[in-house]
Amino acid sequence: MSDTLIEVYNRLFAAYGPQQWWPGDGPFEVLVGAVLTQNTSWKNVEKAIRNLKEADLLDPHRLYGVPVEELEELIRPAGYFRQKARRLHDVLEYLIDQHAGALEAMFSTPMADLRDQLLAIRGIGPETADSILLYAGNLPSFVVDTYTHRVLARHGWVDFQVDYYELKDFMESQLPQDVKLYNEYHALLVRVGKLHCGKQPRCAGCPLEDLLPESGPLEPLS
DNA sequence: TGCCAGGCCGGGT
DNA sequence: ACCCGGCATGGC
Repeated sequence: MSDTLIEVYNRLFAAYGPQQWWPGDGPFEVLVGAVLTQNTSWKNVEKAIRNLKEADLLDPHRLYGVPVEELEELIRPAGYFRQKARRLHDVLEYLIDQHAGALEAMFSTPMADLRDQLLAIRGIGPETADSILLYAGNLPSFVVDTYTHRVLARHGWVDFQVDYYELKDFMESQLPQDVKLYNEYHALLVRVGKLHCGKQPRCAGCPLEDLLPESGPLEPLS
């Protein structure tokens, strides 16, 4: 038997329901969170965001006005705080210089162009760029992360060696281009990716098998 | 207690 | 084109 990615999605959604991503208030907070959560648990990011919110700094111009050393202290709980302070500052500089600090203007850029512009910023890699496009901009760019890779490879749907773009293309080529679907699917993969097995490539007797049966290559849609 | 978390960069092969 | 060490705090 062979499952389509849609069928897998439907089963995951039926089992776990909507995941309410991105947890955060508005696109700017999502943008900041996307940088802060790099290789970091969301729990830690929440504290950093709370600090920024309490200081009333969740605004592009105000945050850009904060000296980097001060920014470092505010986001310290999110880890890698020196790197991330610089990265945030670079993103803000781009946002302000290129789009007058207006996210609305930024997201009116054609998606492929915007993605390239984001990737040109130091500290924004493919996953962060896609997270910003999808979860802050509501643009249809599928987000791949370590869990996406882990779950799909573990169940034999893709090679363990696939790179980011192969995985992204794999998902996008078999799914309708739908923001809501991309949003929930990524969040569901993160949800189930956390459940079992840790970092092991395979998990004998994984209780997820009912939801994610090993099925070989997926049937392409239509 | 040690391992891991919603990556990315820069330098080395 | 890969491969690797570095980056850092907090939760389980």
